[in-house]
Amino acid sequence: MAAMAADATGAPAAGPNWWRRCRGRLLGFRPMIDLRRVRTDYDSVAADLARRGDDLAQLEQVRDLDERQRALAAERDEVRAQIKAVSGEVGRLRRDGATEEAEAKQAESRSLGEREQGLDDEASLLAEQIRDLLLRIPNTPSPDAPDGAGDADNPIVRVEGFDPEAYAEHQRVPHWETGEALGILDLERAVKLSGSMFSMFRGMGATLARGLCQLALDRNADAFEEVRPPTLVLSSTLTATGQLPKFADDAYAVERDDLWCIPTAEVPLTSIARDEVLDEADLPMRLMAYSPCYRREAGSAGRDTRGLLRVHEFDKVEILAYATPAQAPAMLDELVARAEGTLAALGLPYRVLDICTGDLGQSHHRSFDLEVYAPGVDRWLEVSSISWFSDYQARRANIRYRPTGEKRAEHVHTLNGSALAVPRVWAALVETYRQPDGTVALPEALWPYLRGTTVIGR
RNA sequence: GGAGGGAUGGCAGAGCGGACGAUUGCGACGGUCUUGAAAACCGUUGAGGUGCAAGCCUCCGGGGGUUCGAAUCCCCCUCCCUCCGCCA
Repeated sequence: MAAMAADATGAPAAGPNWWRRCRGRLLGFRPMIDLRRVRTDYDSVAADLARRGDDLAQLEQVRDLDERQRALAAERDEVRAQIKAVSGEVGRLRRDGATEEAEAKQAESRSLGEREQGLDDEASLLAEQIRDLLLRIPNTPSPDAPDGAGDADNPIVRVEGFDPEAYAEHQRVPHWETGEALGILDLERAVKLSGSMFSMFRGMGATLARGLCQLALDRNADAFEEVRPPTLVLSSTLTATGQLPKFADDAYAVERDDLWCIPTAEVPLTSIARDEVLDEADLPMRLMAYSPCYRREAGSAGRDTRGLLRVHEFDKVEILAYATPAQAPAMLDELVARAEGTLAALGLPYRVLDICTGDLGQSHHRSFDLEVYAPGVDRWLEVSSISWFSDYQARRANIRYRPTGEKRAEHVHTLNGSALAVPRVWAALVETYRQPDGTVALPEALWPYLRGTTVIGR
C-alpha cells in the first residue's frame, strides 16, 4: 500500500491522479467482488459478469495474480516465523552472556530479513495490482435482472397515468419558456453566475423547488430517519460507494483540500456505517436526506443543454437502506413503491423500467428507473433510479452486521434511490399543469408547501 | 492558523527495546451454588489472512525509518482534547 500513502510532506501532489495519494487514502484492500468467490467459484463469477457484456480479461488476471500472491505470502510468512524464532534466541543468548553466539544468530537473522524484504515487496506489489483491478470490476447482476445489451433493451414494467391523447396544445410548451414567462426560472442569469447547465429558480419557482423536497421528506418520514449530511467528502468516501476510482471525471473536486462535491446523498449516507458492525436487530435501517447534488456531466457535454433536463447542480431527496441479504429484495420493492407513490401524488404520469444487465451501473445488482412524462418536451425523463447493490458497496465500505447467534460478521446489503429529484420533476409539473392562459395550476399535494398559492401566475 | 496534551481489545486503563497479541478492572458469555435471582467462586471472551488441519502470519490511529528484535526509539500524517486567534 506504500504507493497509496501521502508523500513525505503530506501535501497532496497535483496531477490527474492526485487523489490517489491523498489524505484518507483510498480504502485499504477492499475488493468489491468477493475474492474468495473468484477463487472457489470462478466460473459462476465469470458467467455473471459475462451477462453484463463485460470483458473477462481483468477477472482472469485477478485469478492468476491472486494465486501467485498467496504463494509468495505463504513463503514470506514462513521466513518471518524463522526471524522471530532466531531473534528470540538472540535475546536469550545475550542474557546468558554468550555474545559470540548471539552475534552469529544476528547475522543469520539479518540475512533472513533481506529475503523477507524481497518476498514482501513482491507480494505487496501483487496485492496492490489485484486491488486496483478488483476496484474496477463491476458488480454481478441479480439473476432476476433482464438480459440486454443497452438502454434500448430495458423492459417497461408498467406505465401509470399516461394517455398520449390527453394532452392539449397549451401543455406542449417547454418548461423553460413557461418558466421564463412566469419569472420562476432564470436560466440566463444562472449562466451569468456559474456558466452553462446551471439553473436558478425564482419566486414561486424557488418555493416550488423547496416544497418538492419538503413533500418528499414528509412522505417518507414514517419510516426513514432524516439526515442532513456534509456535501463535501473525502476521496475515501467517494471510493466506498464506487464513484472512485473509475468515475473521477464525473465529480467536482476541491483539490487543495482533498474534498469532492457529492453527486448524490447516497455517498455520505452509505458511508455513515462505514467500518462498523451493525446489530441485526437494527436492520433494515432506513435513512433519507435532502442534499444538493453536483455532477460534471463530463460524458454528456452538449446534450440536453436547454432548460432543466441536465444541470450541474440540483436538489434531491434520497432514500437509502441497509438490510440483511434476506431483507433486500422486499426493501427494493419498498423503495420503488415509495418513489412511485410520490410521483402518483403529484399526478404525474410515469413508467417503471427494469434495467437490463447491459445497462446496469457498475455497482448495481438490480435497478429500476422511474421516468415521468413531460408533455412540453414530449419526453420521458428519468427522475429516479432505485438500486440494490447487494454487498458490493458494503464490501468497499466495510459495512457489516452480526447475524444473531453467529460469531462472524457479514456484509450488509445496501439499497437506495431518489425519493425525488427536483429539476426534472419541476419541469414535468410546469409542463403538465400549464393552463390555457399560461399559468400553472399545481396539484393539491403541493398546496401545503406553497404558502397559500395554488396557481403560479405572472 | 498558533501552542501544548493524547490515540492500546466492547469500555476503562497499564505497558516506555527481547518471555507482550498485550497486566488488570468493568462489561459480556458459560459453569458451580440457589426454588428462582442477586452475591460469591471457577472458566471463556478482539479482529483479519492463509492452510484439510496442527499451525503460521498480520494488526496497539495511519504511513515511513532505526534494530538481530518495536506497542515501546525517530520522522511524517490524520483524528480527538485544552488554550489562543479568526468566524457564520
